[in-house]
Amino acid sequence: MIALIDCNNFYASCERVFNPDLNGKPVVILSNNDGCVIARSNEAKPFVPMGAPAFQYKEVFIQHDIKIFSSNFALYGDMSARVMNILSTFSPKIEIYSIDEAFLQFEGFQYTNLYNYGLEIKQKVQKSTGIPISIGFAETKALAKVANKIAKKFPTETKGVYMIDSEEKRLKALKWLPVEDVWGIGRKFSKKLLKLGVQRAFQFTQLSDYWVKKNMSVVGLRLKRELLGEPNLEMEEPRKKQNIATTRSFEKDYTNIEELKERVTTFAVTCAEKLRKQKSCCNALLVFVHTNFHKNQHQQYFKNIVVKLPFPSNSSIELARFANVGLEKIFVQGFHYKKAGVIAMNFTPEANIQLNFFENSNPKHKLLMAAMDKLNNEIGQHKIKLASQDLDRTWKMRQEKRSPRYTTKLSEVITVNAT
DNA sequence: TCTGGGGTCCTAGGGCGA
DNA sequence: TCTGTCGCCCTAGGACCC
Repeated sequence: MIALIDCNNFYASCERVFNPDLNGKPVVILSNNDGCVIARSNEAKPFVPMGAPAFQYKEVFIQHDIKIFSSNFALYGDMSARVMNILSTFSPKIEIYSIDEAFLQFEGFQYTNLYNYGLEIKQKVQKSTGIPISIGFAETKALAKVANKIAKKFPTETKGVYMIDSEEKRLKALKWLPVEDVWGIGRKFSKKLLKLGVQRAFQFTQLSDYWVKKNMSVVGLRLKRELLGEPNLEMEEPRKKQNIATTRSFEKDYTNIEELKERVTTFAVTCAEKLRKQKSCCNALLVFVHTNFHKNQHQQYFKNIVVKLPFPSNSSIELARFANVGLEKIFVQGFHYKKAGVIAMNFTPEANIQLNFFENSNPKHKLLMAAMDKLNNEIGQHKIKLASQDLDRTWKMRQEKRSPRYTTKLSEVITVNAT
């Protein structure tokens, strides 16, 4: 049996843990720059769609007294780690699928009443972290996802735990689930399927393998088999990332290359730090710039370039240098730039670098970077910077409504007033 | 004024050597 | 020497996830 554990309205629940006044009230969380809505509490869902631009919904927020928060990823990341930590005590095999979801595998649990075990897990997580979760059990990952949806949709009947453990339940679940809600069937495919008259997950499983493979590739075929109850998706071990991206929209349009250079340098430095954390070096960088595609009155420009490095590197200095070489090649004067990014690609393990005959990473950088990382760890993230970065940090992400970092920043720990 | 960010996997198609 | 075919590798683009 596999269980999918999913935190209910995770970001909103994290905010509620430290602010219980929010319980029962509509809450939304905004993306970086307070751009769009990226999470909603159940109470907010009828009024605000996912991804809604915040500025267009100002009236709605006021009208329904919706509480708004800027995203606070330091808090969510830390709360997630706490939840995952507890989950890992219930089964030796855990796959952390995302910030708020994990698969647990239960092998050799045939003498355990898994439904009761699920209730126990739920209670433990709720009590220890304050985060409510839902649990779906089934023989395959895709069916566990379906079971989880049922647990979430019918909390009173299921008590937040549902198990697909018979053919009858499997069929009933699939005949209930709209095809667009199936894990792995996104907007494009569901549109195609609906056109064909396929409305429920069950009908999807009745399509021929030929049709599914032809139209949805082997990914679709694997999904179909999973829904039929045949495991096709293994539990996955944690892997090192294959790409590392740092991209941002800017708070204002940039027209001058110097400003962009500073931002691209900072993005490259962040990528380098992430690379060093997973002990990898990259062999190429992709740099892109983008105008604001919402502003029709301005001429649009989107360009990216892959800069191949002459040697594998994870030095902030070298990555910043190469990223700027790329930027200079794609920058065109006269556009209003709204977004840029740096993506590190083609990794090799740090310990496994083949020396190049002509040019190699500067060996001094390794020591320098280790010192920088150590200092930044001790005195606070991004305190030590390259001179080419904006030392005064004149740019600032709009985060007008961010809650305190209760669990990761000593100066922001919750205070209790005894009166 | 104001519209996110960070990933993965798969396929098609082109270049290239055997 | 020329041409066709096959397989491998790479890349761009499209789909998906949270």
